[in-house]
Amino acid sequence: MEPSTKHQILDAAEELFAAAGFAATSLRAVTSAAGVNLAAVNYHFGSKEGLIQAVFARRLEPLNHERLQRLDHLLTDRAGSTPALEDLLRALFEPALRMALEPGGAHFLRLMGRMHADPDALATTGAVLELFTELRDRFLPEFEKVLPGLRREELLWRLHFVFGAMANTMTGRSTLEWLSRGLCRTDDPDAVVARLIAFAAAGLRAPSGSPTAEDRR
Amino acid sequence: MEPSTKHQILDAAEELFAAAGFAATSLRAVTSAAGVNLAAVNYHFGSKEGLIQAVFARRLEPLNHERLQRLDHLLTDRAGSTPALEDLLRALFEPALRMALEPGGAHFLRLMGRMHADPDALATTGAVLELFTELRDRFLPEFEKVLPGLRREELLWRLHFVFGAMANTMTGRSTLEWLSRGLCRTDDPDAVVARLIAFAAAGLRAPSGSPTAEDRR
DNA sequence: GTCTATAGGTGGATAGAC
DNA sequence: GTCTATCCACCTATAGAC
Repeated sequence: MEPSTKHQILDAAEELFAAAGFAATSLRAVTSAAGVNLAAVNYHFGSKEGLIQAVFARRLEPLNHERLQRLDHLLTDRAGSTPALEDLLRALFEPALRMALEPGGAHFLRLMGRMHADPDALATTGAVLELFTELRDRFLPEFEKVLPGLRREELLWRLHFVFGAMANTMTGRSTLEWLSRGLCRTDDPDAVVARLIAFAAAGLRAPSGSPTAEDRR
Repeated sequence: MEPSTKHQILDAAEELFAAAGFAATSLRAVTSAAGVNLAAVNYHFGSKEGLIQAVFARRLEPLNHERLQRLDHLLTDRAGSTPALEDLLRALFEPALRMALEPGGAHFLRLMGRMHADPDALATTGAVLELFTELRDRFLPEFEKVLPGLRREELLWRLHFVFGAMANTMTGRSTLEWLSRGLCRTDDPDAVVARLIAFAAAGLRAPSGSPTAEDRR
């Protein structure tokens, strides 16, 4: 990896965008934090917009590649039998939450959460969604196989809930600390993954008949 | 309700903040959309910061009040027996998602999602969290009662996941439409509440012993 | 490739007339 | 309470020397 100007700009931008958002982060703040000249951003990335997209692409490409690779392993290793729901979820969550351990990864996770919940960021970075297309098209059929009793529409809604839970886990440290009055620690990614998988798997497996359960006491 | 300048500024600000975020929305855009003078913002709210807090307070105060009122009804109406988990969730979700039907409510829901996922918005509007304190302190013991098998820490994590799912439901329309390629419709709040309750209840009830389930195929 | 300097525009906030 | 006019800080982007 080149320890170049380009690289340093990406690192600084990642951190500042995660902390304050795109609109509130000036290129001056980025170049100043990176220790490079203001004009370097426009030279290397064309515009602020180009920088934003580069920040996402740098992490998302290898991340989603790893997720797909894990799916491949699940499908080939245990030839014949379908992977368990928990395995599919782990293939999605673990690479993302492990990223918290990489240098700068924690910042990027917050940025991902911001992207998830911020419709405008999605518009701003429109091209970012394309980085998830293959992921959706490869994982969705596997979820359908492992949850055969679920109507397609219901499954999609629940996956949407699951991604919300994941996104909140990435961004919402401060919220959880407030909610739990400091009880919950967020520094062990493996523990978080385990909790998240247990929760998501149970939610996805919920009986789908009559969601308005009057019974159950 | 006063159809005053103040009121019109709040309406316009709510919509624009929800659409583009706080930093990206100028006071000029707000006053122009509201059809009032630029200086009116500083006169009525002191600053942009003051306006942001007023936007949140206007909706959150009655919203959380209604949630608490529903909790009261649950606790008194069926005297003696604990309310079901589904009832607690409904008391939290329904007032929020019903808001989508009020004029301007849909915008505010997006704003809530933004606040949830944006740590900086939380800092910016710090006082907003206080509007949730009573909610937390009243609901948490009831969740503990209805889920006695769950360790306190585990419960808090799972509630955090649940709030993420709810927040994503509020903000993430575009994401769901992309994920489902247009299949999922988001225009029926009651249906959404039903799905969300079924999912969240199942997730909260997940067995808590060994989250790393090797079994289960 | 990296820098300085600056153009050209928009932001929040305010002073002071009405 | 509402308006106009304006201050001044800050922004992105670019031109052009090195």
